[in-house]
Amino acid sequence: MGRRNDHTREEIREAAIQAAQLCIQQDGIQGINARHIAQDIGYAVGTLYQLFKNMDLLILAVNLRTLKALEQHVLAACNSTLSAQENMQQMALAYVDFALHNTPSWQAVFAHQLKDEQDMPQAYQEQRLRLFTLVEQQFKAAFPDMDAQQVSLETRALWAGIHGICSLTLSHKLHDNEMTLNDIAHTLIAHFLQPESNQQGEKS
Amino acid sequence: MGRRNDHTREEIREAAIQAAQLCIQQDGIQGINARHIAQDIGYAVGTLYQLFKNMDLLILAVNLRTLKALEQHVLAACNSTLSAQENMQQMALAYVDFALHNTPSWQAVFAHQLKDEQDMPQAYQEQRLRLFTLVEQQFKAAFPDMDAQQVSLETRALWAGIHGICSLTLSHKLHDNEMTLNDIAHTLIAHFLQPESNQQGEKS
DNA sequence: AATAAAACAGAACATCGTTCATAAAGTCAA
DNA sequence: TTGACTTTATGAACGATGTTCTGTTTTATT
Repeated sequence: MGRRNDHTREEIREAAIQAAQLCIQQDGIQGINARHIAQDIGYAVGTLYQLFKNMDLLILAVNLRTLKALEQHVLAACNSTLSAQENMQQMALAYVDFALHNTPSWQAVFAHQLKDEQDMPQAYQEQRLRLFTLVEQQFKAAFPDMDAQQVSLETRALWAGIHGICSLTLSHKLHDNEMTLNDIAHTLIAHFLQPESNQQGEKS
Repeated sequence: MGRRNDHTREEIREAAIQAAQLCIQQDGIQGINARHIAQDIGYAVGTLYQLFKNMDLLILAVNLRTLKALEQHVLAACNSTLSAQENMQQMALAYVDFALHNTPSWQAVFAHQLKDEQDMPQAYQEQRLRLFTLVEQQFKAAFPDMDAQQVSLETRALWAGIHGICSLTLSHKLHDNEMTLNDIAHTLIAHFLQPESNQQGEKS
């Protein structure tokens, strides 16, 4: 068959991304497969490769959406009536909540690694940075007296810490059932955010 | 060719594991490939499959060694002349050091996930538990007054946190160069181990 | 209508994990 | 030593996968 034109280029691309998204949600990142997705959207494999240079970039497109959804989820946890510290805590817990309720998609974001590091889309890098900056700014607001370098370190330690807890818990590597994910996260957060003693970090 | 018998079953198995280990160290977990390893050890592909049910189990054998090496590295950081808190800190830093200097092997341990979760070798589970228990006991020694449940939470939060910092930093997802991995880890540790104020964790 | 360009299909190729029938070499009793 | 049996090793072959490529059909252009 030749040219059909019953769908826009953009429509097919959209359908492919959604099909891939569904695959990941159901069977994880391993469930994605060019032929399967092509069949799902009613087009041939070759057509898929005119929309995405390779499967990695399709996965990346899905992951970009996951990152955006994650950002929305974290943003929604913020509330201007709360203190910066409380907001910070809510954001961290929102991250945990997202990972817990969108596990395969969330895992895909971090499990997937490109063969060629160079063709990582700009938009993807930016999206990750945007989410992180959001957190960093909230942290800065929570500790206005802390110098920038220290804020940078604290934010990374806390955020990566939360990430690690989700990562190990959800892949069953912390010798624990998933019920305690929240408890562990609370434990970590408590060390960083203490409403009373706003300890200023002195570098060693 | 038929039976050769110039190597023991165990010798070939050993050679395969070492070849796979080298592959991972050089090209990461994606570099492993049945034909390549078979050629490396001078045997055919079929022979490999008489020693390992599948490639996953070969990778697992390599990862088991990595876990053992990691345990040794963490153990070596302990020193009976130091306080439990100092030992705890040294162990965490040893983990970071190991991840930093054995990045591909370390990443392989956590990136790899079995298709069939059921055939995870007992020894592998036990090795992971052994390492974690080591940390937990040291933590308990550092905070003798803390109740068991709290120790459990604190240890998991700290250890998973350290893991997350390594994971994100080494996969370049923290918007930072690797130089600051240690600084970030120190920041996290400082929140858990404060020689002065041994804050007792009250559950909320 | 003729030509060019774009869209699409699906066969084809390379690479991978895995299986399998077969051959060679060893073992051991008669 | 011979012959039957077992063990070990092979590599061709199968199926699944990512990716490429050629050809065909449709649309756009002149």
